[in-house]
Amino acid sequence: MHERIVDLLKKNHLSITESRKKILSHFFDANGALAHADIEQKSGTEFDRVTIYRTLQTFVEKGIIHTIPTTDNSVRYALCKDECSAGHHHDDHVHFMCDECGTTYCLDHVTVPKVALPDGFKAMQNDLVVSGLCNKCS
Amino acid sequence: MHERIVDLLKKNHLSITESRKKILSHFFDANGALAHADIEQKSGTEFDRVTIYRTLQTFVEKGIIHTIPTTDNSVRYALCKDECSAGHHHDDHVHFMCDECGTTYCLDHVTVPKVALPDGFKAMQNDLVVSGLCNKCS
DNA sequence: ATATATTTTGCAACAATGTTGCATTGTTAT
DNA sequence: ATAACAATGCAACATTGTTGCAAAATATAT
Repeated sequence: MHERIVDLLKKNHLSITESRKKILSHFFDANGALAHADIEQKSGTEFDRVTIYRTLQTFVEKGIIHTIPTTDNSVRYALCKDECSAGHHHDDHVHFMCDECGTTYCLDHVTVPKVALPDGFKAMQNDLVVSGLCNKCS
Repeated sequence: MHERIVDLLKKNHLSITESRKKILSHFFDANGALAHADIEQKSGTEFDRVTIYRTLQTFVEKGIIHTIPTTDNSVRYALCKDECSAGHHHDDHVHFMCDECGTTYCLDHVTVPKVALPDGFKAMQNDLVVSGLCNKCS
C-alpha cells in the first residue's frame, strides 16, 4: 500500500514528501470522502494548514482526487479511480451523502444516466448527488 | 409580481419586511441562481450582511429557495418551484453550471433519472449537477 | 557522494465567509 | 393605540481560504 502511494506520486511527477504521503494515505484508509477539516484533524499539528490546502489543490490538479459537490456546501474530496484523467476530466460521478452520519461515499460502479438538456446546452461533466440513509444508518 | 412576493411571505408565516421583499425580488428577477455575494452586491449597503445570511437561511427553512450543490463548492441558492415542500423536501433538481460564464441554471423541467444504489442505501433526494457550456456561451 | 537547481514547506499577514448575543427598531395581533 | 413578538443592525468573534517570502527538503547533475 505504501509503495502504491509513492508510485502514484512519482507517476504524477510530484516530489515525495512526508505531507503528501501521509495525506494520501488518509484517503486510502478512509472509506468515504474527506473534508479539509478531517485531514487537519487526522494530521494533528504535523503539517501547516496551508500545506494541506496546497497539497489537496495539487492532488486535484493532477487528477489524484476530485472535489465532491455537496448539498450542505462543504468542500469534500475523494480518491479518483485510475481512469480519472487530470485537468478537465470528463468523467462522471455518483456520490452519496448520508443525512444521519454525514459520511460521503463515492459510488464508482453506478453510472450517471444522461439527461436531455435544453437547446444550446452542452454537458461536459455530470455529478449526481444522492442523499438519504447509508447502509450503516438505515 | 410584487403581490406574489408578499403572498409568498404571508403563506409562509413570515413578517413582511423590506429586506425580505427586496431579496426575494432579486430571485424573481434573476434568470439563474444567486450566491450570497451576488445579493450583497445587488443590495449595496441597504442591508447588513448578517441580515442577508439570516434571510437566506429562513427562506431555505421555509422551502422558498434551495441550496445548489456546485462543483466549485460555492454556495448558491435558487427559487423552489411551488411543489417544493418545506424542511426535508424530497424533491429532485437538475442544475446546470456554465464553465464559461459561471451562471447556474435550475432546470426544473428536466427530471432526474433514478439510479440503482447498493444494498442498504436509501435515497431521499437526488441532485444532478451538470457542467459545461450554456446556450449563451456555446 | 556532493554541490546545485528546483520544489515544497512553514510562517505571517491578510481576505473572505459565516456565526452569535444583545439592544434597538419594525411588524403583527389585540 | 398598545402590547407582544419578530427582525434588524452592530460588534465581536470563529472559520475558512489565499498570498508572498525566507527556510528547509527534495530532486538533479556532476
